[in-house]
Amino acid sequence: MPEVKTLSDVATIAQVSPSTVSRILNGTAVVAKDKRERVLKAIEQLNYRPNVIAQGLARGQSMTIGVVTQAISSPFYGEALAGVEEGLEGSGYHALFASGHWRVTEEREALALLTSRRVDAIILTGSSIPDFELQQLAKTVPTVVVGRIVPDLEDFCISVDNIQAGSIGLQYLISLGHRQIAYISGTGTIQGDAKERLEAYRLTLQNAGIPFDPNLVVEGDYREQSGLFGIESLFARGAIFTAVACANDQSAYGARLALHRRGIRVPDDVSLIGFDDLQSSMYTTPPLSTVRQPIVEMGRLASKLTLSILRGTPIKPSRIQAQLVIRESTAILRGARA
Amino acid sequence: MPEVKTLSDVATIAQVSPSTVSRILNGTAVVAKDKRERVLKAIEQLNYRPNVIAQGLARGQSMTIGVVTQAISSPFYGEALAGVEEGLEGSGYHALFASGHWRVTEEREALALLTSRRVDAIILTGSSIPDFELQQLAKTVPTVVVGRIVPDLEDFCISVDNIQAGSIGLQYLISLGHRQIAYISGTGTIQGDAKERLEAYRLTLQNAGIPFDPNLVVEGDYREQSGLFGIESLFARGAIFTAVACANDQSAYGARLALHRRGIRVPDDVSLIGFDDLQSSMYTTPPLSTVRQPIVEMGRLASKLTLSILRGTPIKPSRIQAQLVIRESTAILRGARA
DNA sequence: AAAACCCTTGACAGCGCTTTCAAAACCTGT
DNA sequence: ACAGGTTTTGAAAGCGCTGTCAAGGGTTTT
Repeated sequence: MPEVKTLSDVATIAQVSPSTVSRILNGTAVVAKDKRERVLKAIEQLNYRPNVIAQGLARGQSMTIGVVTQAISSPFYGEALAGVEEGLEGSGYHALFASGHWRVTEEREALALLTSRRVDAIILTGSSIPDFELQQLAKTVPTVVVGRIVPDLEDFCISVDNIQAGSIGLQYLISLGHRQIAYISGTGTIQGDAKERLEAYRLTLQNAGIPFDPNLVVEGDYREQSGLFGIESLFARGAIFTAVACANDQSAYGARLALHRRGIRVPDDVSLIGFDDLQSSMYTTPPLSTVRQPIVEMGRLASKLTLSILRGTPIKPSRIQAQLVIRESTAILRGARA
Repeated sequence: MPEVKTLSDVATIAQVSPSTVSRILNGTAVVAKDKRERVLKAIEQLNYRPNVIAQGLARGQSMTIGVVTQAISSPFYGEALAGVEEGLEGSGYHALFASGHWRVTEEREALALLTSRRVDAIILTGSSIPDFELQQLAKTVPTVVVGRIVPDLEDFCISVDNIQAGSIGLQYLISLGHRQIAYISGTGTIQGDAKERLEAYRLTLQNAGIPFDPNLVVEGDYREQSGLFGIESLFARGAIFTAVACANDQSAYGARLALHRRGIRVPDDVSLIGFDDLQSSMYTTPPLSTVRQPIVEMGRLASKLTLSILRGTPIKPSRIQAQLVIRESTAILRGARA
């Protein structure tokens, strides 16, 4: 393995002091033309690249942003991370990812990892760490949280209004004539977005004068399988519905399969609506109607916010707007069915 | 923002020298019990965590593995990365991701970024950088390549045999009685896996005594949309087929939708087979038959290989086996159709 | 009780870079 | 040609940690 070159190697070859090389590298000061050229040549010749680690130590900043995610293979988080990455582009900062896998302890470990690497800021996505800890964290390092509103940290949170967003889909279903609408929720219906979206379901029904029937809601965990099981258990308990709303697209995929298995046509027999609008939702059969959350943009925005904080001129994040995306999994109520 | 504590803060409080603290942290030497306790207490009290960056500088290793991927939001790469992450778990090493977006120049930049951060090793997934450059790279830093075999670097490559794997799916289709089998390829049919899989298609047909019909193959780019367009252009050119094989699952999703749009039933009218076995392929309607590439495991294996190289005792990677996964998108040929 | 060891501990240099400070070099103008 | 001012440059300290080296203390041995 060829040796890695250092700044002083360059200095030696170019016959200048290390300081001068550093100045040229960073444009920190004007340097005589001849030396500048000698240095540039030496850099070229040695194929020298500054050691970012060492720079970090010297400057007291690592030029890296820690990003805690839940699972990088999940389509949802994948899109968010892609957005984050995009937003960081060209800034000199880079993202270091750490996954929490929906477990608070793992998430804490992820945080520990990131702080021990002295990241300059932290972006959390899908975090389930208690508000209090996040507030503490924010006192130590600039923190931005995506997909959740943390009290006292509102200006550093990027999220849709789950209540409002959640009701969009329901309202649409109702406007199509549906009255018996099942709901497959997300995990942890005690707090967080799963709870809020469930709340939205309840509220919207109520506003439309439709009585809330607990028999029509089943708890899922945001994954395909839980959508499938959800439909199964709905049938097992003899529920009757003409439409089903899911807490996210992935569980809608599962639900769609369960329906298919039973020979129930979507949308002819039952309408199906998701939440998120994953990239792949455009290509399911039928393409999924859903409530769009601009995930990639939210990630990008998180980066921009973070950078602006680092720069000392924090922008104020505007509340994200969710949007109804009508595709082919929803239809006007045709007539009652079991 | 509260100050971040350093090792010498701990030393001061515990009334020992910094060296001693370091020794305790790393278990480098035996330390008297009383001092050890004082130090541990001080660490606790200050909530001190060693600065991994500084450790890296001092030790000459960064404890990070650079991973170049193409797009972190792609389900395929997402799974691979999750595998890599998993394989690194508990090793003290962490992954730093950089995306190439299928563009060689961007990939080079990603590599530059990783080397300037002095990663201890590099794992490349879906790389399209020329063999030669990779061979050079490998001389500078331990390198592992996933999904491709680089000459002279065979022991550091993790990949399925695309020819063999590709033919598995075709053979199955043929065994079901299909003779008119369309193929939607991947990008870059000149070199790499797309070429090999196409080759597999050709070869398998030939071995079965079925003449190769160029009219039945269309070039895609591994994405959903290209699967959809693929089917469209097949019809546009009046191709007649009873089955379609795709270069990967994602394009199969698109193909499936195109078929659906035309009212063609899968698998009743046309059989469809993918390649990869993405997590979501189990939940499409109908669940997709495909050739399974154990993506997550390949990522994990890449990590293990890398760690073993770093440890100085490289394991020899065994060739990965692909496997036919029969689900519900394929069926026995029912009778000819257009 | 002195010699010979062994173990624990602290001082210090160094990892590759930045940044301050002061000396050196170069310009002016007179 | 020289004082005064302005730039350019190098020396040196320091970022937070590791690891070598030798000093200091304690034991054991004779």
